[in-house]
Amino acid sequence: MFNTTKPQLRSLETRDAILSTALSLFRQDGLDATTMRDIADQAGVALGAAYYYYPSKEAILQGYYDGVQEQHQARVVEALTNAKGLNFEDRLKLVFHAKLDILQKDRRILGALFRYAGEPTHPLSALGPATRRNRDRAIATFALAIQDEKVPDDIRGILPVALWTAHMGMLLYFIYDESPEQVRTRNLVNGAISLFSSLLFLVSMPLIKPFRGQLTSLLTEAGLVPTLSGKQE
Amino acid sequence: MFNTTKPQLRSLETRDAILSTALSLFRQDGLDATTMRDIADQAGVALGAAYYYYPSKEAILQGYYDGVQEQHQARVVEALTNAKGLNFEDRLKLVFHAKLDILQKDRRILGALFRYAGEPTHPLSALGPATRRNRDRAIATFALAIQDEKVPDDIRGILPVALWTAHMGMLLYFIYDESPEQVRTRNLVNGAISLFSSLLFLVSMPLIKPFRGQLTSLLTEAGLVPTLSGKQE
DNA sequence: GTCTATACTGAGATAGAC
DNA sequence: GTCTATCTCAGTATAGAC
Repeated sequence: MFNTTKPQLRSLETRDAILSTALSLFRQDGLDATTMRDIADQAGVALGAAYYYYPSKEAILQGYYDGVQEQHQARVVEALTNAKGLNFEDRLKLVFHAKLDILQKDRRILGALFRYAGEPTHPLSALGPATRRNRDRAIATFALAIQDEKVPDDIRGILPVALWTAHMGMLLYFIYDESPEQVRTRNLVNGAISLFSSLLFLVSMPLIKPFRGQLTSLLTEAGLVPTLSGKQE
Repeated sequence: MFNTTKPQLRSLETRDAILSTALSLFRQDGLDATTMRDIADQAGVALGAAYYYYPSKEAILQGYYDGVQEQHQARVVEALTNAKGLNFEDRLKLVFHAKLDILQKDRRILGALFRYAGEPTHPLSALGPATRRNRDRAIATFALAIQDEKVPDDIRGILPVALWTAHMGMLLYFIYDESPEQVRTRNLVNGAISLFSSLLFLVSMPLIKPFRGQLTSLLTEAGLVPTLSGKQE
């Protein structure tokens, strides 16, 4: 109980050396081709030291994942406050492109993260309960882009999750995109957001309005969208 | 060139024993918990024999994947010819539910297949070039459901891929769905298809029509949809 | 061509000394 | 906090029986 030891400077350095060495090896050789021994060697520590800081290779990946999330939110907050005058469309583009900017050099690592998407119980499953915190944060980041926009309440409840889902799709496309600097992804994002923005007027039309109830109840019953009073799933 | 040896009966039996043993172990213990040694033991053959037929555990998975595809197509073809009078909505539901029926007991195995989705070069990547054949076949199966429907040509070119994509999303939801017999997935599918069907009239409206060009060119430029003359990607 | 038996390699992870 | 030694086990390689 009296162990108030704060992390030592030395130790933080080691930790960081291991993480950054690992990431640079992942980028260079891929996740699987990089062994914990490689990481330890390159970082100048023994294998045991690497495991002291990161109990597994996946834990290193986890560390990376969290960092990306944090960066994205910070960038979006900053950009949105620095550019108050942006319209809906441009705000959306900003959020999507910010994510791509951060991940531009890490498409291989990103691909490895998708590995756990089909395993609900895995701690790194992008859709599972273990990453709930991170995911909610990401969804909240998308909510930032639309908060000042006047859209009907039922749509407002759906949009952040919908945007997050679209963004996951974008990441998949991005991973497979071999065009120079991944321009194709950039173009797809711009085109999709433009189209989406210009179609958004539809939801307020008398012709469409009746269908909105169906959509929201469908998504709510599926647990895909948060209810006003509680948690989903 | 004169090696016309046809596969021996005995050998086919062994091959099949290994596959079915493997699948039953996968279902029971999960993919990772099942080792090639387990499979060989349970099938009553030596480790080397298992590797003789299936060069890796992934190859077994591949075999399963192909089989599912084949079953789905067969069921859909049969059901559609046996029930000529079905309307658009019911035809769609049939195709989606047929897939779920086949996979009902194999959600864990299915999850494992998603593992390679983020690795474009992997032979089992569901979105990669190596599985192109299988994917095209799956998309063609969806095209069957809409072939007799009168929809505008530009939309007809998009629909099969769009449906296939939606179906991938459904599978993800399915994997995470812990409701009894996965009723939630069934309900979501029904609701989504109903809503979609009743909204389809929109595409022919003068208000919407102008946007169709934008959508098709966006998707075509992204390589997400086949062009009339050649291959995408 | 089909299969057994056995030994080897390499990598993730851990134990315990310092 | 860090290192060395060691464990485990999947996957590979191979030699040879039939």
